[in-house]
Amino acid sequence: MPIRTAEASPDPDANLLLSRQLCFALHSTTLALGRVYARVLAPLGLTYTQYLALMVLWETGEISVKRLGERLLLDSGTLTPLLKRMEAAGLVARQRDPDDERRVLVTLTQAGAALREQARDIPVQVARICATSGLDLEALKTDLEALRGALGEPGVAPVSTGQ
Amino acid sequence: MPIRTAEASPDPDANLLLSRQLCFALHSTTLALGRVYARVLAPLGLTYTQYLALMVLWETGEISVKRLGERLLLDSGTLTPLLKRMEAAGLVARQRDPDDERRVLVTLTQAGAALREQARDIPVQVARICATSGLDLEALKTDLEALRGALGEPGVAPVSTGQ
DNA sequence: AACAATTAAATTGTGTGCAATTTAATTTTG
DNA sequence: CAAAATTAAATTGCACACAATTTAATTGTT
Repeated sequence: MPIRTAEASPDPDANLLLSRQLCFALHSTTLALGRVYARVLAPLGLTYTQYLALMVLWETGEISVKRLGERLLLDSGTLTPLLKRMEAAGLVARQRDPDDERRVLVTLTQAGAALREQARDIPVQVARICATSGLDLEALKTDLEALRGALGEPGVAPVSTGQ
Repeated sequence: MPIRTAEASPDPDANLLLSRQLCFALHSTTLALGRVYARVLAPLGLTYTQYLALMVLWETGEISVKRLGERLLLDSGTLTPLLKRMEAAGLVARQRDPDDERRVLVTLTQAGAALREQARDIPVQVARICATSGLDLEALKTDLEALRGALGEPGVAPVSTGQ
């Protein structure tokens, strides 16, 4: 049963052309979007990942490092230093959960909560730039989420194809 | 003129929900694909970015750091240490261009060229996993390239909206 | 020819991202 | 209840990614 996809071709060498790689389109587009966010977030003193973490905190108030990682699909090796920097910047507080001393609860400070006002129009700013592509961005988001599901979560192999 | 996109909503707070962000779908999908590549490339001793660089070299033979950066949309701050690691691993050679001593030319070693054989089925392996999403991957790639175009290249502001 | 401007890499410093390991707390089991 | 297993963070070590700066070579301009 032949495989027909974006990355399969009768010519075996053609599969290794950079221009044929979905992975490169995805990778380079993410880097390009990261640069756009870096510009937009610079006035707020935030990095892109810090902004993602703040979005979760604005939504939930208090959250453990573990659950934050589940939301952002990141592990403690990434989050611990990130949160320490945000704590040093006065945006969040970190404290052990009295009910379970293994957990660390992250909460917003006044300054962290206040940043929400300044961030309110960032999605629109970025959406305006993305909109110049003329794409259906909602559909693109849905497709990316479907692909992400096929690729599997952190630490989990996506599919056992048997071979 | 109202803006109608994936990230605009009548409720200003809804725009800041993580689940509504195209950026997060893109970011997290890229990380997920990176983890898949890390598994597939581990037997070859390659990282994902090293694999991208090798694809360009397999295609072009010899290339300057500058042109490699144009192909991969990366700058020398990323490429110089990457290429040094690849040189230390015996995959590439780096030498000043005699015609223009500013340039550094990167070429494949025997070992680097030979890796192409082992890499030949990687696109198919990855495509097989991506195909379980049921998406039209070719169309997705085209859409991502269009979005990347709207976002602009490294060092270049994407659009001047005037305001 | 001399000097300014430009170009190509390299360097510096910061911030992710992740595998692997470690530490401490909690839960499960024998 | 005590030992084993599990869980949550933190830590360690490595590899990007990028802005900003520096260095050296080339091009251009008068």
